Amino acid sequence: MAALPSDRLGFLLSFRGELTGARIRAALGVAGLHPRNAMTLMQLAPGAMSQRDLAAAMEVDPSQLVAILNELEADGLAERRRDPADRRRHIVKITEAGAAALGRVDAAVGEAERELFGGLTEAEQTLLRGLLDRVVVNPADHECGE
Amino acid sequence: MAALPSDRLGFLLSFRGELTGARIRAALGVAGLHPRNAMTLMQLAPGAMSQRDLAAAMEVDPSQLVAILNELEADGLAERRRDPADRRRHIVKITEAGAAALGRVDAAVGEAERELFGGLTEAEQTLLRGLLDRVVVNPADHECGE
DNA sequence: TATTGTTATACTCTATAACTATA
DNA sequence: TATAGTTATAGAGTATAACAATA
Repeated sequence: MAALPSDRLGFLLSFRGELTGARIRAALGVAGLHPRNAMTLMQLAPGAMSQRDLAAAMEVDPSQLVAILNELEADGLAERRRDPADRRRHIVKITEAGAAALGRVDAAVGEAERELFGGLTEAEQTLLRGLLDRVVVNPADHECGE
Repeated sequence: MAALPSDRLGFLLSFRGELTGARIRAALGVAGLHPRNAMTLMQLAPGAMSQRDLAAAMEVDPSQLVAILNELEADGLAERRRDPADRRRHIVKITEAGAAALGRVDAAVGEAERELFGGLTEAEQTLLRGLLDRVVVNPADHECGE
């Protein structure tokens, strides 16, 4: 379902968000990476962390993260090593090659944003950011029927 | 992946759009309908049309629409009848029960929008709509490699 | 031969629970 | 007994191609 069925603001935001996400994912894949793998590199960029904390930060199930890290490690973009202090834990760290790939990804995302928001002035982009920040305060309430 | 990995505007729009979509889908399901079935009723509300045209309007594959219409028809919310002028065609029409269900759906979506955008003034909502309308002009270019 | 709707198939994504090794 | 990571399984969603009826 890709066509707007009404002129409601909620639909407009949802559909434009979807299109924007598609464009961003295309940019994330520029280095030959699966978009979610590129997202994982982004999360790892500030510093190493345990696999569990990484899953929490990304809000994905730990079991999903396993496949992502297997691929990143096979490509030499990230590495897992046992935490000597607690040998159950894996410390996940981005590699130099991973940082280089992330640099290319970041450039592609920047280019995508210039395309997406190039029609807006800097002031308008700031305005849009401010308005979006004030939308959707408690989204999860209706997912699980709280 | 539900957590923002950067403060980029593209990510913000994509993620807020995702959350908004989730809230809207919850509202669409209020009448016991699958969200995409409710969307289909919305498309049918203005008037009957052929199954092919309906698929085109919704931008879904005709084969996906089959299952949707089977369910809507089983629930008595829409009906298919052969086009006498071209017996290959099905004319799809919303029923009275379908229109009633759609009324409940519409009320729920309105309530969802009041929650989502209640923090914004009417003027701000209009502003947001205007800004969103000027984003993402040619989204498909990067999906299929044009 | 082309078109409309349908069916069948396969592939991705996601959610869940069971399993191991360590604590 | 609880926790970190892993594996296996099943479900939803989607994309594609083959098919029957009609033009």
